[in-house]
Amino acid sequence: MDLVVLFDINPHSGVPLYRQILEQVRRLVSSGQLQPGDELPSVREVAREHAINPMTVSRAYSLMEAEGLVERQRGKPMRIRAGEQSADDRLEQIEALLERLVLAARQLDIPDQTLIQAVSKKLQGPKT
Amino acid sequence: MDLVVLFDINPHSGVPLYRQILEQVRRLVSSGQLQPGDELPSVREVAREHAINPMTVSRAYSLMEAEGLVERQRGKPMRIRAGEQSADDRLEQIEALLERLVLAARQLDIPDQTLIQAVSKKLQGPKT
Amino acid sequence: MDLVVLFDINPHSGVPLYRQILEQVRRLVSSGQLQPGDELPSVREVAREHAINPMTVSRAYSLMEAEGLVERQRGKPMRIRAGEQSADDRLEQIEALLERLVLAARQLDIPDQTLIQAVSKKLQGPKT
Amino acid sequence: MDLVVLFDINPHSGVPLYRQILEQVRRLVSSGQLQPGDELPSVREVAREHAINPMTVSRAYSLMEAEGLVERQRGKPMRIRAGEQSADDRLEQIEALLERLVLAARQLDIPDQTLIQAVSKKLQGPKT
DNA sequence: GTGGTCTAGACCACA
DNA sequence: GTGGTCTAGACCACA
Repeated sequence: MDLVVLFDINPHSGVPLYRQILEQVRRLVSSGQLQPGDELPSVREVAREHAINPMTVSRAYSLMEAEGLVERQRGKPMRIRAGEQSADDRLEQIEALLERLVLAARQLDIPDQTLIQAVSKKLQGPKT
Repeated sequence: MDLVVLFDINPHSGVPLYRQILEQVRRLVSSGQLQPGDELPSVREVAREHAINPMTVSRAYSLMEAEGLVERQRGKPMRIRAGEQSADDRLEQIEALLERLVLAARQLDIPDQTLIQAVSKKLQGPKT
Repeated sequence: MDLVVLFDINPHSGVPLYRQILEQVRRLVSSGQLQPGDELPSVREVAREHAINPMTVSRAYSLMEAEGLVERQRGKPMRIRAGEQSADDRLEQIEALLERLVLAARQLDIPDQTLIQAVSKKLQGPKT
Repeated sequence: MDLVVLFDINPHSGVPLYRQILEQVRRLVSSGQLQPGDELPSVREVAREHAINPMTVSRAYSLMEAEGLVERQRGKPMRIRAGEQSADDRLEQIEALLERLVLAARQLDIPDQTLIQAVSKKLQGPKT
């Protein structure tokens, strides 16, 4: 089985690393890209892969567990627990980002069409 | 005399308050909505308005001054110094937000059209 | 391991503490006494050493970062980024002090030779 | 009688305006350039001359009075009270500046000879 | 009224 | 251990 690089972690974004991990798992679960029973990569794997401290990954995983998103089994990889969400639930998860984007665009006086084109263009970018 | 509420500050966004202020002034200046010579609301005004600590506002203002964005005159309100930017420069300022939005949308498996519609809808929201 | 006391902080000089720190780092970097990659003492260390508030030190460090003088790595000490300057650049940095000194000497009617001797004498003082 | 422009005020030096005035009078008195009985320019004159707030000048004058440096007479200009000082007393007044200059020079790694030459050169500058 | 400086102290993120 | 963010509150300099 291939090692799927699940996370897109940006240490310079200002968003805490553990939150980046947490939010991405939430989203992958919401969309059904991570299904109940799916295994998460181990703390060490993620830490090595992204050159971050295992403690940081571990913390994200613990919070996911507390949220009921994943379940921990002694000596085994963590598994996804939660089920899928509706389309609306999913849009709600990017609500905050949408708001910030639109606020920024307005303050920059970027025309609506320009912004929409920029989003479209990004969507056609490399599907990493 | 109108009290213009310049800033849209969200204490729950995870973005530090002083950075929200700093980034918004940068954007308003970039777009020419704040012109050289324009006065910024006073530290105390902003603090009162948004129920945050004056020191937090002051910190944002100090960083703006270090950046050369505004100029200070003893005992008087701060004034905008820098001028306008090109359209491209402005789009670059929301690049990071765009990236995060598109990543989130993909991880949520939100169809491109749905995302674009969501952006459009937000743009038609209340022009605060 | 030696504890190098980098800073000479005088709480009675009228110069804000954070500016004293900021200016001293600038000078030590300009002269190459602090090299790129060198670590700065931690905020807490400096604060303890000089019995000042950590926030005050932190403020100086934040401004240095905004200036591109140092770089921050999460959870690690700050490191020097910028490189050395020319001899002329360095003299320029004490220009303001030179002006004030000469103005003061003239207003006190201190003869030129007396002032120069006083400077020489100070230079031979303890090389702290 | 000519209006002697007594003060050299620099609003960008970081030194509070009232302190600049206060210190300069102290020095002019110390050196005997202002003799007991000499009149000081009026608050309004100084304020107009340097485009600063009369309150600021007034404050400096009040502090001088509190110090016994000058005396106020209803409706008349302020007059110098204190007498002359010894050469050593005068050098002591620029002690703090000397210290700051020498500290700065060392941190900039400016050779002693270079600093002394810089001081000499400044001394030969325009005798404003 | 304006902005600036500093402290004390709480709590967060990361190694 | 490292740095960062924020608050509450005191007091200064200037218009």
